[in-house]
Amino acid sequence: MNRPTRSRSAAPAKVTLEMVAERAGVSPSTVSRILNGTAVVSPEKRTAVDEAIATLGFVPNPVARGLAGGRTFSVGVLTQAIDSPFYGAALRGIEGALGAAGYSPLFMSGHWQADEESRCIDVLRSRRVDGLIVLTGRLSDSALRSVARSLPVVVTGRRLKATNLVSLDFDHREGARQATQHLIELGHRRIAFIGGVAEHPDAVEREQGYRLALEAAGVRVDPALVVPGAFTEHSGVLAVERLLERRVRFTAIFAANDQMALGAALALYRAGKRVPDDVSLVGFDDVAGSLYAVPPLTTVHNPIQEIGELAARAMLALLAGEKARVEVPAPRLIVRESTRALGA
Amino acid sequence: MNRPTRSRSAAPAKVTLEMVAERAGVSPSTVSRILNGTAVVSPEKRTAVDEAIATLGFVPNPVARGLAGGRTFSVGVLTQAIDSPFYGAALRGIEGALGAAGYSPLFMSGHWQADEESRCIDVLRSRRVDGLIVLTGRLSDSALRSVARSLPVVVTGRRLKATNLVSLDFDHREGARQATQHLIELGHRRIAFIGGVAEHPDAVEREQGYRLALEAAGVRVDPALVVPGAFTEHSGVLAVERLLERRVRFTAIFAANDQMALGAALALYRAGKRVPDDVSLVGFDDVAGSLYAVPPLTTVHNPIQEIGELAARAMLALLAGEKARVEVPAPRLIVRESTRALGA
DNA sequence: CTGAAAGCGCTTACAG
DNA sequence: CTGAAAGCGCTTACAG
Repeated sequence: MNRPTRSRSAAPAKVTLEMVAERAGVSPSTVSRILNGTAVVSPEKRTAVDEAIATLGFVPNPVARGLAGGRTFSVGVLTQAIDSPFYGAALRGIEGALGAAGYSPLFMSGHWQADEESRCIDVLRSRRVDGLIVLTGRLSDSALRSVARSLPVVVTGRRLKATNLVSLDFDHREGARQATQHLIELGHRRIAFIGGVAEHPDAVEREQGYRLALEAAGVRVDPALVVPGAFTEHSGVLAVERLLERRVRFTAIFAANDQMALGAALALYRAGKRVPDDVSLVGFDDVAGSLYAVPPLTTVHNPIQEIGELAARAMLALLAGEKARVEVPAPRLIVRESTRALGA
Repeated sequence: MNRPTRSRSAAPAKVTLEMVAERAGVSPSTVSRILNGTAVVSPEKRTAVDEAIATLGFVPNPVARGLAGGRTFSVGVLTQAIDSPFYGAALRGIEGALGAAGYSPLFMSGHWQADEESRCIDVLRSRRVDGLIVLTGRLSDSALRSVARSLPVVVTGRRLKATNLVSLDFDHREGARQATQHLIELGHRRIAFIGGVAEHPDAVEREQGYRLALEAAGVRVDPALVVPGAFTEHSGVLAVERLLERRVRFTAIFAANDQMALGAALALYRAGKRVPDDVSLVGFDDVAGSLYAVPPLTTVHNPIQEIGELAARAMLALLAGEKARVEVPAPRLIVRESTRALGA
């Protein structure tokens, strides 16, 4: 063991609740109650305690609070990849909202694997987080419901009803419908679709939106135009290469996310096809890089940072025992420079 | 207070160290010592305890460990922006290395402001983290030294000697020198430089590298070619616009980071200048998006995920009371498609 | 090598 | 409205 030598010269001597109590001439219980707003306290004692806290510079020890009170003022956040341009924005929203309320997020990455996600939840639980925010992921609905039996849960990316659980669902289908319709309105009929990870609910809904828009416009869905992807830039490159190899004719591409759209743009560039002159391109999510792509990418805005904030606020509400009602913003298309009217 | 109703139907009943002790027929002290490897224990007791732990499914409560032992098995990570494409990779490296050792990272974003960074450190400290990893930032060396007097510190982006502190410094100057020299070797002489945040050490070093390479080649540094930036895509756009407005002649641009290079690429595109046909472009960092830019960006690889891992390992070493010796990889240029020989 | 005991810094029934 | 006391689940000197 490395002995904690504690040359307390720099760090402030730890001041405890007991010291505050003594200085204020009250019992520790009273100080605790004032801190937690747990009971009504006479004004005199309250000011005495407030003053003692201020002059002593007392900061409650969350570790002790956690042990004694069963609340750690931390909430677990199960993300899929902490370094994702997409989830990053959500984490930022969560960090801000939670921090403002004195809660700390504990981030873990599940890497899109249900078993890893379960392990993360175990760790988070052993850390005694007060609640759990799950950013999409592959866990089953019932697994989530079961977690919610012992821990408040907020989950994004699905519609799920359960006690002690709030779900925030963004309308991916509608977003994808808008994206596809935009291309149709520009005169495109041969619109390729690059799909996302097959089992992923977002991917499924986005493909539905694509089909919906085509059908509504009376355009037959040509299976040859639908190619699989994996939500990565590289998979976007491969998808376009496949389309090109097969000599499928298309004048536009709708990719199920921006990362794949960016990959598609590169593959088109390599093939000597210009965006939007030869091929119009639409993505989904509106990640930070899309605005600075060459050309700037037309895409569906996914308010992921806001969703992170909403998720955090919903969690705070659950923890306060309030009913959390959340309204997720509707998707909207951002038309930039990667799309153009056919033949224009 | 929201009463913890504890319908423990789903969650496993909490099993404590005491229960393990009882089942194994030893004292809690012994169980604790086995868990921590704190003392030599007879083989029989050890197996008895191991078995009890296994059958009971005991998981030590880190909160209690934190209170009693003064160690929380968590380390604070002061990043500047959790949603940064750049820091994201470092966080991933940290998460992996720490997690493998049973430690949890506590991430906070300082947003490039010394006062916010200080506040983050206060919060992290109040959370009783066992150590602190600081990813660059604006804190003064002495502030960091002072923190290190009471908490092990690992800091990236500077060279700093102090007890209880390890610094990992990447050679930005050399990287920038290589980038600039690459352009020189391609025949470029009129090489613009887009700088980073002025007070930022990385920015300073990268500019030094630029100047060094030019001087070594006997090329005069034309002040008109050096424009300020702020490490954001938008600032890259502005920088090129400024260059263009001033009618400064240049055949290549070296941007102090990839994000600015990407912004520069967009501004050039808007101005009808093609990369690399009309202007060669080099960035710095090799963030994920650079590989999929159109055209793929030539840049200096910054092994930021690896640096995150190294930082975490150094922290683990400090916590174990070992001497941490770390070797940061040298920078290396990645030539892609945004640079071309002058006149070719 | 191993226990009994005290203690980490709070919270919370339990009694006034 | 407010205290005294027990307890949260561990660790760690202190004694064998």
